[in-house]
Amino acid sequence: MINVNHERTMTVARKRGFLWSSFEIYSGVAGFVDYGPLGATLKNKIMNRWREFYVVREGFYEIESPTIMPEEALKASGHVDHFNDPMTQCKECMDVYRADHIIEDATGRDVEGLENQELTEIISDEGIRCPRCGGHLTHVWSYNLMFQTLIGARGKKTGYLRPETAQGIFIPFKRLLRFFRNRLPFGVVQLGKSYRNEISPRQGVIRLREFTQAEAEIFVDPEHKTHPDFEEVKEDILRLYPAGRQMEESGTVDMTAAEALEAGVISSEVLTYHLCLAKRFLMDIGIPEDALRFRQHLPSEMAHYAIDCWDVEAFTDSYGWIEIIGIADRTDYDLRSHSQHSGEDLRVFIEYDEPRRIRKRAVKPDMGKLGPKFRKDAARIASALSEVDVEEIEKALDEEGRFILEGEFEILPDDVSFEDVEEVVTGRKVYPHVIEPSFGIDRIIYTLLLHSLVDDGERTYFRLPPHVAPVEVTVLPLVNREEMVMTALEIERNLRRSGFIAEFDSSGTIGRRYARADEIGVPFAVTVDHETLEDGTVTLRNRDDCSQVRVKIEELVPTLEKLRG
RNA sequence: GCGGCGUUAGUCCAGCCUGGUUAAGACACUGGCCUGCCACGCCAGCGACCCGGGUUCAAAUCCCGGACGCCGCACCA
Repeated sequence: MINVNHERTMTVARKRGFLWSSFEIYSGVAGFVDYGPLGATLKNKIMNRWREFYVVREGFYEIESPTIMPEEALKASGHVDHFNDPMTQCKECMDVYRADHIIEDATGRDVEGLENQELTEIISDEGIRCPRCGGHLTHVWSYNLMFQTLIGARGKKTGYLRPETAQGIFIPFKRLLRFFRNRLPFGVVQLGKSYRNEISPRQGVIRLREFTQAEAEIFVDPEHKTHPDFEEVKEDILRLYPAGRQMEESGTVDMTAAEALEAGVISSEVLTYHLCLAKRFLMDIGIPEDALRFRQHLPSEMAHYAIDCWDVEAFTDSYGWIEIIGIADRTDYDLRSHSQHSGEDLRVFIEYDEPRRIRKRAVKPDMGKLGPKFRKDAARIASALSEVDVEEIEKALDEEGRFILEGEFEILPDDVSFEDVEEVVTGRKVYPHVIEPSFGIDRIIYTLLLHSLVDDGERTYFRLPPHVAPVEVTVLPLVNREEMVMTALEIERNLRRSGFIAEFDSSGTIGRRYARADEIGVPFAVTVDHETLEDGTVTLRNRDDCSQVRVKIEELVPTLEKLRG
C-alpha cells in the first residue's frame, strides 16, 4: 500500500549521521542506539514540538524525576511483580513457559511468591513435563525486564532503572496537586529515558533497552471525563480499528471523533480528544495520515490497570504495524496503589456545586468510661468505633448488651451514646482517573524517517517539514570564486546569527551539493551566483520541487522565517 | 533464550570453498584543477578483514568460543 523502504532509510540514516547502533567499536550491544549529530537535532526538535502541543497548547507542566527508582515505588506500581517472572524452558521443543503457570496448571498448587529454587524442585518432584511435547524442563530462572542496581556505598537498597516515566509523576502527586491548587483536571508531562532489559531486542530502533518517552498524565474527575476543546477536534477523522472489528477481522473504519464518541467506540470524550491531538502532532512533524491507524487493545491484552487503551500504530514495511503511541485510561489504579503502599492519602477533594446536608446517626464514645477501661488503647478504639457501621453497634448493644470491637474489646451500652447529627458535606474525596498519552519518541523518529524518505531514482532525500529538519538551510557559492565564497560565508553567518541552522558547502559541483543537502532533508538552499555580485539577490531553492526564486539578501531572513513556520 | 545463515574502508561489495601478492573495485569523503545551476569533468589523497583463543612456517581464508546482524521458533505485564 504505502511505499516505504526500511533498508534504504536505515542506510541513509546511518551514513549521514542520524542514527547508528551504539558501542560499535566494541562490537555493539543489542538494544542501544546512538543519535548522531542530525539525529539528535531532529529528536530535540520533535521533543520541542511535542512540548508545543502538550505544555503550551494544553497547559500541562513538565517535571523531571530520577531514572533510578527504589524498589518500593515499583512494587506499588506493580512493575516488580509484572516485570519479574519465573521462566522455564522445554529441553526438547524449546518452548518457554511461565514456571508458576505450568505448575499451577499441572498440580493446582498456588506457588505465588516461591523462590526459583523451590519452583525447580516442585517441577522435578512432581514430574512436571512440557505440556506440548512431554519433554524435560530446565531449571527455573528469573526473567526480569527491569535493570536492577544497588543504591548507596554499602549497596543495601535495591533500585531499578525506571521502566516508564509515568511513575515519576504519580509519586509526587500530592505536591503536584498542591501546585495546581487542588483542582482537577490538570496534566503533568515528563520526557526522558526509560529502560527495559528485553530478552532479545532484534528490531533495531523498534525495540530498545534504553528508549525515550514523552508521557502526559492527565488527572481528571472520574465523573467528568470531558475536554473543554473537544469542539475543535470533533470533525477530525480517525482511522479506527476497534477490538470488535479485530476479532471479526473486518479491518479499520474511518469515523469523525464525534461519531466515534457517540457510538461508544471510544470510552470518553477526553480520551477521544487525546487521540485527535496525538494524530495532529504526528501529522505536524511530517508523518503522513495514511501511515497511521488507531488500534484498540483487546480485552485480553489490556494492562491490568486500564479500562480502555488505544495504540497509535504506524505502517512499516519490515515490521508491519508498530505501536508508536499508547493512549490509555489508566483509571485510578496507580494513585490508589501508591496510596495503599505509602500510606499517603492521594485523593482529591472535589467540591459539590451545592453543599449537601446529610442526616445520619453517629456514635459518640464516652471517654470518661473508655479511658480508665482501655487505657492506652482508648484513643485508638474511639476512632475505630467511628469507622464501624453505626447500626451494627446499636443492634449489638440492643440485642446482646455488648459489642465486641476487633474481636477483643468489649463495649458496653454505657460506654457510648448515639445521636442524630446533620452534617453539611461540601464535596467528596476521590482518586482522580488518569488519561495517559505515552509517546515512544524513538519509534516516532523511525516512522518519520521511514515515511519521509523519497527515493525516486533521480534523487534520494528526506522530505522533512522545515520546522523539524535538522539543517534548515544550506548556502552555496555557484562556483569557487573568491567573491562568491565570501558572500556565501557571510550569508551563512548571518543566518546563524538569526537563529537558523545553516551550512556552507563549496565542495564539488553545484548539483552534487544540492544532492548532498537534499539527502539529509535540508528544505532550502541559497545559491550565490553571478547575478548576486551585481544586484545583491540570491536564488532560494525548494528541496521538494527544485524550484528557485530570486530573493534580496536582506530579505532572506524574513522569507525563511515565514517558510519555516 | 534455541536453531539456521552471515559480519571485509563512511556505504555497497570481491577475495574465503582450495591458507601464502602491496586485500581488488565502485560510490562517498578530503585536497587541487576546471567560469560549471541539479549527484554521472580531470588529477591526487584518505580509508577495512567484528572480538578472543586454537591449528599452521604462514590465517580475511580452517577450527572453537563470544559479540553483533538477518530469518524461523519462543519471549515482549
